[in-house]
Amino acid sequence: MNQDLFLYNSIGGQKVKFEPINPPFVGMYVCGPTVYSDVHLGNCRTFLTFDLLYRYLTHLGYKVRYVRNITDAGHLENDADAGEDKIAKKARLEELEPMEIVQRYTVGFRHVMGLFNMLPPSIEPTATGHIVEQIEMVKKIMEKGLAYEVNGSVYFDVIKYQEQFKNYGELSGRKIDELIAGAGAEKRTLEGQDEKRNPVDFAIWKKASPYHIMRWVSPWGEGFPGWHLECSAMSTKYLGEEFDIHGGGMDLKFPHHEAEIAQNNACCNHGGPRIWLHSNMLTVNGKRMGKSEGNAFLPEELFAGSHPLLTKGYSPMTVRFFMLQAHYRSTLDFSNEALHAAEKGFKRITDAVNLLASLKSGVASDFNWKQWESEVYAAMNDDLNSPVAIAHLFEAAKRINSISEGKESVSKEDLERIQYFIPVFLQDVLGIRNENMAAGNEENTVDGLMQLIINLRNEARFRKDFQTSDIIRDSLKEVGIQLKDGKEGTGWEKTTS
RNA sequence: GGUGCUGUGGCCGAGUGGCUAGGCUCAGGUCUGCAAAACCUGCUACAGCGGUUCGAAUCCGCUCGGCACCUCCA
Repeated sequence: MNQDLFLYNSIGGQKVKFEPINPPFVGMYVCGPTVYSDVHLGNCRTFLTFDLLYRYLTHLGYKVRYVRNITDAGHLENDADAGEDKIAKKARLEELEPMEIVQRYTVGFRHVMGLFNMLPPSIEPTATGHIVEQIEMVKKIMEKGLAYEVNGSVYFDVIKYQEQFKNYGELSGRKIDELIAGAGAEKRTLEGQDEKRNPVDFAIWKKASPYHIMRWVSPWGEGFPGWHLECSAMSTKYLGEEFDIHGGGMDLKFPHHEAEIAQNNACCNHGGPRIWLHSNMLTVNGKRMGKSEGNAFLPEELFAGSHPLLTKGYSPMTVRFFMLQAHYRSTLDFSNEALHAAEKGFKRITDAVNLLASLKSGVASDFNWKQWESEVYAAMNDDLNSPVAIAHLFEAAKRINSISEGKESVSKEDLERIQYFIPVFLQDVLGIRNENMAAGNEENTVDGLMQLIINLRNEARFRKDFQTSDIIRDSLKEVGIQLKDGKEGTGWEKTTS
């Protein structure tokens, strides 16, 4: 924790020093998935951003309570007849219980998170599990006179809120007047629009139409919670009225997060988090990857290489590494070439790390490893600049290779330090797992077999029977094993493609 | 139309006033029976035009692109 971490706060638009409200405890809330369809890679990028932050904070010694919700009471479909709930709609189409839909995609979501080596949050609350809390919040907001009921629905009174708090639009840089002016023309007519006192008002409780499957009893009749309410209710419940960090995708800034702030203020006189973090979009050919764009990659398609835009598959850790090579606030463009470059680079680093254990120390270091380490931290402390941190890892890889070849020397002290630090940083902070680690016993068997084959080939080479040695080498290559002849003998590895 | 972000070498992608990341690709080399791998070396870019400055990719202005949000979306 002796590191000064700076994070870019979306409110205020500048990097601020991170100082928890109650150190060493940190409360972090992240908007999770809506479980009515498969997570795609764009979603994964956002969760990766906050996985990195969670890991880094933990690494620094903070005790983090990481809350990431599961939205299982789907948001309203904007174009559905009469505003249907997404999950309910999907359930109706597939003739399933809504909770079957929710279960299927929740399981899928967690599976994918696991493949990417994302740590599970401390709490993963569901919207449907917190209807009571949401109803309570609606009540409180109504008591403050900042919401009104019409025909069994409750709307948040944005105009009235603004008179009191004067901060609506602060996060997203929006002005209410403009929102009102823009809300009329060329907008789709949302269901219930005519019930609102003002077009900028939003529902915090919605009356369920007769065919709406997901519904709960409330003081205003049977209905379901509004689009933005769950995050306000659950963050308040688990992290308090004021907490440290709230994260989510850039696309949620408005209206979702703006509404969240307003609800929190209206209910509890506090806007919730101190710092808002927003991660940028993953793009494909410059266009945002999204469900509605039809260009979303499923993680499985990526791993298998079955997507039309891909020439081959890439492993989860390659993809993770690829994503970490871009800063979280920049858009990241997804392409074969970029992935391929990341795969090569990733291998370069892991190869060097695998050499660490076998390095021999010398009298003194030819390189300032202490400073190097502090530069890695400096990068991370600068708003989680993982690309720069990784650039430093490449520098380290270069040095490690030199040391390994005897061209450079490292002191005992430095060597012990990096033998500890580099794997820890890679695994604990960046969350990069060694994919080549097969199951223990099998690994030994394979190693033994490989050693046998290598010895046979080297005997052939010694006899200058290159025909035989090349057959061995080429046949191995066909089954995905690459031999590596070096000064100190022959090694091998599985090829990536 | 409004708001915001952005335009970096063949590709990806850092960098915010001078010390000008990093990876991939490509070329040359070392090593090797030959390859592969590894290593070394090389490739010096910041959309255009103008301005500020001793000095700008970095600040300002204009022009031209691109993107995002304004509507469910991470």
